[in-house]
Amino acid sequence: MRIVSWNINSVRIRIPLLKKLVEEQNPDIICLQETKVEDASFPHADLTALGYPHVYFSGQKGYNGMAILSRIPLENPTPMGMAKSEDKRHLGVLLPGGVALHNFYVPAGGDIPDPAQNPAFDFKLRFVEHMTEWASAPAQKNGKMIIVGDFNIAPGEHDVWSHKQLLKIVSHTPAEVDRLNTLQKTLNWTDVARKFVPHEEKSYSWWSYRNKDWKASNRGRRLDHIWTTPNLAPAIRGYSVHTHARDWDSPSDHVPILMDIAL
DNA sequence: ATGGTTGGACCCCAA
Repeated sequence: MRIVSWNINSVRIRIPLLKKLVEEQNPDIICLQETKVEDASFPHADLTALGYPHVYFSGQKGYNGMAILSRIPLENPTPMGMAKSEDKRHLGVLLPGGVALHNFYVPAGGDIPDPAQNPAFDFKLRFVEHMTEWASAPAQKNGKMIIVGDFNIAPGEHDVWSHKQLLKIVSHTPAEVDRLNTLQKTLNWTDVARKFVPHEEKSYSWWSYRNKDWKASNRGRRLDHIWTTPNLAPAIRGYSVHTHARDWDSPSDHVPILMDIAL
């Protein structure tokens, strides 16, 4: 089974890019973040036409918004409210075989990396803490789980173009990285990317729109992640970053990341 | 040190 995670930054204007992704990678399941559309306006027919008859979504007007597109029927699509917010930033489903798949969109957190000065950063920290509480609950023990999404945190030194220059930049600050590492320890989650890409090798999934030439400057960050519980690690077959999607016409600032897993 | 771009709503906000 091939599972993709992609922050698409508006699903409606990027239907042609989804079509390209399907032609090039033929995923079984596509987890989207930042659909930016309320459910009544969700482009359901356009997505079924791409070969995904099973479409689950939880959106809101203008901001945030989650979707999961699938070739096979999935069970129990359920959005969780996160960090006491009404934001649509999570959608969970059950895959055949009782494997849970959770799609998350962690808040970006604004510019000032101080929760006392910046409510958006405080919200981001509380959001990741809520993920940790959720993963620590007795109900999750021994479960087979996959979490994917835009975590908006690049934890490792080589998950950013310059560790030193980004230490005080939201997405790579110690406060965020510590919290993400705490989440990782809850169930000893496997970071699928780093099973395939050596830790000392730079790997990114996002490049700012504000760079004239994203490829030449290559000031990227690895904000998008696919993690599994250790009981699924033996089933993982592959991982890749669809980097050239950043060069498509009218691209998202994030590129799709892919995992192949034998389920 | 600063400013650079994008999408979607509305004449600005979040990213």
